Amino acid sequence: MKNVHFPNLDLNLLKVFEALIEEKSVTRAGERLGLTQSAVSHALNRLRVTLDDELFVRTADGMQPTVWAMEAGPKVSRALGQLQRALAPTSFDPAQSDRRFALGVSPYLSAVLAPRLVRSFRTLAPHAELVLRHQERSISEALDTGRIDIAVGAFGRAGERFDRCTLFQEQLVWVVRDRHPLACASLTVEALAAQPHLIVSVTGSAEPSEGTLLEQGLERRLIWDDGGAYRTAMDRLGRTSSRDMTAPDSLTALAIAAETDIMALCPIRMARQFQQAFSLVILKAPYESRPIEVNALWRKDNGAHPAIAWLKDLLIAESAAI
Amino acid sequence: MKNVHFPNLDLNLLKVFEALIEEKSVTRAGERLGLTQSAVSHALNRLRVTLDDELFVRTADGMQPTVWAMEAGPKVSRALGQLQRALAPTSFDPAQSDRRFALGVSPYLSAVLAPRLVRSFRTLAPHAELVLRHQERSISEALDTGRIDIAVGAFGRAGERFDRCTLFQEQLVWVVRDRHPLACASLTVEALAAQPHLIVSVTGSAEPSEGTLLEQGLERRLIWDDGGAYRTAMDRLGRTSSRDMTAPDSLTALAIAAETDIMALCPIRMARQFQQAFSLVILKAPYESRPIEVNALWRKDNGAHPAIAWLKDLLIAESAAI
DNA sequence: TTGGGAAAATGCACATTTTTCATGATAACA
DNA sequence: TGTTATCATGAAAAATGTGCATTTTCCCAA
Repeated sequence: MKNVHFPNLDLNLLKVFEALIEEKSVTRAGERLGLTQSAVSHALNRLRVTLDDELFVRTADGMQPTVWAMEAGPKVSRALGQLQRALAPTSFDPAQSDRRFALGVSPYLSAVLAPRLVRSFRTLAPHAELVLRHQERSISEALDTGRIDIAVGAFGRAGERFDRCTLFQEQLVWVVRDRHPLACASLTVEALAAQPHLIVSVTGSAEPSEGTLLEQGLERRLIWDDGGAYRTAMDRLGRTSSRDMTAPDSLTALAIAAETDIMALCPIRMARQFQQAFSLVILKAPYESRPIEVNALWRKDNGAHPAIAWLKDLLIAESAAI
Repeated sequence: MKNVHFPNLDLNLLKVFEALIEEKSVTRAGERLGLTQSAVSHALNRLRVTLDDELFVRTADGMQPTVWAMEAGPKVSRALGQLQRALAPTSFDPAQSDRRFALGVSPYLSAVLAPRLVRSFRTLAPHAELVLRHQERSISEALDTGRIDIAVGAFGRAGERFDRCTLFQEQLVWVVRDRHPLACASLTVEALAAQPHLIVSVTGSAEPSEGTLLEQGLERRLIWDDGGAYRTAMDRLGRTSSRDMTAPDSLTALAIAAETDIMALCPIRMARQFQQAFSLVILKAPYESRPIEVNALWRKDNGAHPAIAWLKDLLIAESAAI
């Protein structure tokens, strides 16, 4: 019994062991397990060899366990139970759970969505923890490694192993400070083209490189995937560069717009959120801008997990109210 | 993953699971386990089916565990470790152990042996418990069921499944009170035959029925197995009954001898122990009395158990000093 | 001591499961 | 778009578990 690295040790063998301890009879243990006396005897023999102990000896009344077996019995039962529980279907009760949930969101989304979300979350799952993460270098990796459970944003196509659902639609609007020359009139494409533009981009590049969008954070995609409307409009007017500066996030963009005559392109809910604080004017885009679709994204294989499913549903519910 | 009553769930499968969690690679897990990549893949597949979860998905860097797998991982490891420990070779440290040891002894032996034994026991194993039991209806059953770990006494032949060792030799002597007519002279067979005798017998019967001696306690055997010397001596003088009364244990016998002119047959160490207290005189038997052999008896299959072995060795050591 | 009976062990054939080998599929990356 | 590394898959082979029939063992009673 020196180094039982229990190779070849079947769980079934241990169940036989358990049954034997309780029944004190090879035959009855067999009946209980739905096996032949022979099968149990063979099994017992295998146990004896691997554990290097007689385990049970024949006596007047039944197979009496060895001291070793008697001592190991309860321990084995306990370990088996623990294993059972470890492998049991995960049940999830938000009210009880102390799980840590991690959500990947852009600063824009944490501003727009987080307040409502956090309130519900804390009410429904008071002992659980909600972590919001920005700026993951790679969303897919963050999801893969479990650093985040769900990513929220406007994603391009993601790998096959991800699943998604739509949370809400988001319109891109132009924002100017209230003293801005264009603040009063409604916006025309020409007027827009004549002004300096501020675009939000995490990387600083304005080139949307398809296929790796997912890797580069959420902001960028948000800005650019208005169906190409902005770019098309600018192209048509012969504007060489489509923007004059970039900001790393929408909040910064709004703050800059508040202090300069630069126009910022920004999700409408974000603009509304800070309109008052920054004294901003919201201008509808003078071109056909397709609304952005904000998605929740998660690993397909985790979708069935009750905790993840719950969080996803919470996201959907809260997004509906935004 | 509804009702994983884990049938057909091999421990090896769980080891594969563990390895996968740590290696995040089917190939490397295989190497670690000494299996083919293919074997591990098949195993993983089996796991997936039985646990009804993807468990691991291919990603850029390795097989990333599912949330479920990630949560189950540590639990499974812990349970596996517990199992490992439950099945690990029993190590026994008397200084640490809080085990309960049970010894089957006769009243005589507990008077003679227990004092020394208990002292050593408490010194060496201060947290362990020593239980001394008398009067087991069946020694073999007590050993079989683990009610006692070791029986001490003078046993006839015991079942094949028992092992034994000699602890010490014991002479039977006659005891009389100091006012007794025979107190001063040395004993002759004739003088002995003329006096009333007191014999110790648990059952009250003086017939030693071979083969079931073990079942009937220890005292009886102690008395009668002086090689038949007493009986032979009496027979030779034509004494019809070999004794005039019986007592259930040696201590009672000595107490009676102290108050009457009845002579008691008793192990010499017992006699010495109470000689002073009861004002007794010890008389050597006037016939060739073979010394009784006091044995320790235990279940053969428990002999290897370190705790039992320790207790046995302790018994031997203490007996040597008696 | 002997024999009867109950229960466990054993040998062997068969069924099932696991592993391997060879190959096919897939995803990441240049 | 091919290349590479890695995982999945299918079929055959190896190992392992099970059941049947039989033997052995042990208890118990005469």
